[in-house]
Amino acid sequence: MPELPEVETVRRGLRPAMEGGVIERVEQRRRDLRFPLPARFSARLAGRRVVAITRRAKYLLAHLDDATVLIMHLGMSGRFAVSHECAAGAGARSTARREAHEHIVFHMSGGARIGYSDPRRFGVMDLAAGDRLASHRLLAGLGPEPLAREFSPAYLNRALRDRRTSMKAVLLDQRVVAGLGNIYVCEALFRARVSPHREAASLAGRRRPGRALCRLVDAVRGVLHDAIEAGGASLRDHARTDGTLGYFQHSFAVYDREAGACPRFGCHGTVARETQSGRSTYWCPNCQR
DNA sequence: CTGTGTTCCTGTTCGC
DNA sequence: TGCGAACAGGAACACA
Repeated sequence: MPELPEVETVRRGLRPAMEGGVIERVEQRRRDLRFPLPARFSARLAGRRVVAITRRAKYLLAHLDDATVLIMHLGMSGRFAVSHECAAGAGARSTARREAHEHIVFHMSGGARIGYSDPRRFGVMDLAAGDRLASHRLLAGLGPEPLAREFSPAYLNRALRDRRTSMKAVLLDQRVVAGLGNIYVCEALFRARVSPHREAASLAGRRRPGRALCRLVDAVRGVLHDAIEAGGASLRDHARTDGTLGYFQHSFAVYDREAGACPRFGCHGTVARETQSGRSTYWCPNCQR
C-alpha cells in the first residue's frame, strides 16, 4: 500500500486520534517487525503525550512530549486502523475486530484504539532522540521531499548528471528523492513522457535542466498531489485509518494496465510491462522516450 | 558505480 | 476444488 501519498493519507487519519492525546498503554505482541523493536518499547511510550504526527518520505513520525520521536514505516503491508473503545464501565468491550496480524496497539487517553497490522512484517518502528532525528540511520541518507521546493529542476539536473543508471532506478532511489515507490515512479514517468529505460544522465543538461526534466519535476509533484487528494491508492488493503478506501488506483494511467490502450490523447500505443531490477515497470513504449 | 538477484514474510491471484 | 507458481506498495545486502 504505502508510498508517499498513502503514508500521507495515514498521517491525516492518525492526527485527530493521536495528536494532543496521551498514549496510555501499548500492547506489543511481537518483539520485532522487520527489525527488533527497541528495548522497553511499550514502557517508553506509555504516559507520553503525542505533540505532533509528521511525515518524512515514507516514514511517519510521532513527536512525543519527552523529546523522543517514534519512527514508523509501513513496509509493504503495514496498516493502521483507528477505532474507539467504549468508556470503561460495566460490559465495556472494544468493538474493534482483532486482526490476525495486529502486532501493536496504542490505547489513547481519549479512547482511541490504534492498531498496527502488518502481515509481511516489513514495517519498522524505532525510537529516536528528537535532536538527533536527522542523523538516525533510517532517515540520514534520504533525499529531498518531492513536494518541497528543494526538489527542483535544477536539483534534479545535478542529481542525474553523473548517473549512468536508468530513470526508473534513480527515481526509486530514496537518496535522490524520497517517497516515490514503484507505482508513482511509473506514473510520473508516463506523465513526463520519459522512458523508464532512459539513461539518467542523458536527461540532464550541461548547465541547466532541459524541458524533459522540468516536465518530470512537474509530473512527480502532480501525480503525488492528485493521489493525496484521492486519499491514496487502495490495491489490496485499506489505505485509510477509518477503513474507507482511497481511490487513486482508478486513475492509474499505466500501472497494472499491461496490454491496455495508452491513455494519452492521440497516442495509439499499448501499455507494456517489463521487469526492471526485479520489479514490474509499466510504460508506453510509443510515447515515452 | 552498475545492474541483478536474494532476502525478510505472508497473502492473493492465476493457470492448469 | 485443489495445488503450485508467480507476484505484491519496500529496502538492505551480497555479488559479478
